[in-house]
Amino acid sequence: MSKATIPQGTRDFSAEVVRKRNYIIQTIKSVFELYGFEPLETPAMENLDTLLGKYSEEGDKLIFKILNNGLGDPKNIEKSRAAFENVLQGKNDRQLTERALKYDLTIPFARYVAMNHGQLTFPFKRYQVQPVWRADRPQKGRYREFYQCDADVVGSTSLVNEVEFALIYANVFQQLNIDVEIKINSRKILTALSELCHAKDKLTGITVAIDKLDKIGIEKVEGELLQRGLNPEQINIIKKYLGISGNNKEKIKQVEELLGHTESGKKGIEELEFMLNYSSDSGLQSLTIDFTLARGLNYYTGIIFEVKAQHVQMGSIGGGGRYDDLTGLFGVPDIPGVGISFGIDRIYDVMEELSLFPKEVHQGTQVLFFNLGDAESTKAFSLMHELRAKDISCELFHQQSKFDKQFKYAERKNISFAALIGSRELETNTCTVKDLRSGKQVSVKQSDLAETIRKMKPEG
RNA sequence: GUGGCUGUAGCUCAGCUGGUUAGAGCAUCAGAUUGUGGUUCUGAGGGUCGUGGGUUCGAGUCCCAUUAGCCACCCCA
Repeated sequence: MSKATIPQGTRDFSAEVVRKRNYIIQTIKSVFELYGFEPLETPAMENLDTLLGKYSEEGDKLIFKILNNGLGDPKNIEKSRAAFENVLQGKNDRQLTERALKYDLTIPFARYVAMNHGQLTFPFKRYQVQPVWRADRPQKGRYREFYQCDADVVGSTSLVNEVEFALIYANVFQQLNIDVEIKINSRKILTALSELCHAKDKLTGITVAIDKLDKIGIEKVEGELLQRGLNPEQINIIKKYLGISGNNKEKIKQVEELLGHTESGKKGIEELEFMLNYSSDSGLQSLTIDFTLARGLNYYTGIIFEVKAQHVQMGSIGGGGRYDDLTGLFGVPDIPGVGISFGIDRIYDVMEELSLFPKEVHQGTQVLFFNLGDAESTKAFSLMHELRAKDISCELFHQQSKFDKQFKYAERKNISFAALIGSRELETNTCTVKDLRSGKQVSVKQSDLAETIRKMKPEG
């Protein structure tokens, strides 16, 4: 009856897309493992209380809430009605909803750490790749269901962790063949800036405005700062700060002059210098200090990261930073941490745009056996058994058809080889193997089939 | 949550200031071709023009409502 549809902002992923996405995800996961991180998965849904109030007022509105069951049960109906009245007034009511789809991976992780801090070995290093849901209105590159890909270390204040994350970024993007710039800054520098302006209370506002710089330009940032209650004198200081340029060394020198005399300024500079020293010792070249980097989220307290792809017009494809207190909201204080995130959808788009996916990524079945009759298929069946035992994926065309059809099927499934066993081959115990990309074909003994295919296999 | 744009064949889209039977390319199917695909040629099928209402002698075309998608803002990945 009704037309088949999927919910707004969600997507089906076809075979080719899944394979390409898996290629990205596998690369990232293997690098995480290489650096000693362990996987964690948490449920699709959390208790609503776990999520509410953890983001922002806006964030709360964007949480997908799950309706309780049994609301229409006669013995509940009065309560349900009362609860609904509450909801209409913008409140939440446990009677109506007490569970919600997770909104990000960080808060569920914090909940997990708070629940299990007695059992965990600290520093605890975990990575997590799972879908999250937001009731946002979808638009370009923005979905209601999307994957986040996070790694965090909690229970350690050592800056070595930050260096490791920079190395992880470099390692992953090098493997994916994406040219990137890894930008760093310290929130302590931004704190120092707000102190210098005598506007410590406006730190968040300053951060949010600066964060928009590369998107809206300096004039509009000024406008926003003005709107957020800063006077021209203060804005001047900020403009001076944003004007800092040169290479890493020159930038540090300039920022030192501007706010090296403040306590947090000094600390921030130390953090950045530590990272530069350590990472150059590890052979990492692409780290760039960017004082205009701010990051929207205001729980960051130390080093912050952002990764930008070169040669394409695209927002950041990764970001993260240090936070002081992950689990305090769940009653377990003093667990600091640092984490990063990969934007899988954007990485996918970048790789698609620059044609960076290896050709062999989209390959399922390697060999298609043509169906040329019953006796022929029976032979094909026993050969398939042998190939599969040797880890060569293969399938038999489902019915006897014209060559045309069978070839087209193979072509569409991106199958590399056609194996033909017809009456001639049956008599001579041979098999005709055709490489569908080059068009070359050979006749081989059936017993040599697996070996032949392995040799003809172009890559890997 | 606020604003803008768009809904015509499976897909991408034409369709003029309203006018007879709504088109093209690609895809599909059949044939040229009963052991050789990706090229070519011939033919065929496929549409209550998103849905509901209105204006009109007449609506794919104009108006209103509704719904879905896209894009932008807010915010964010």
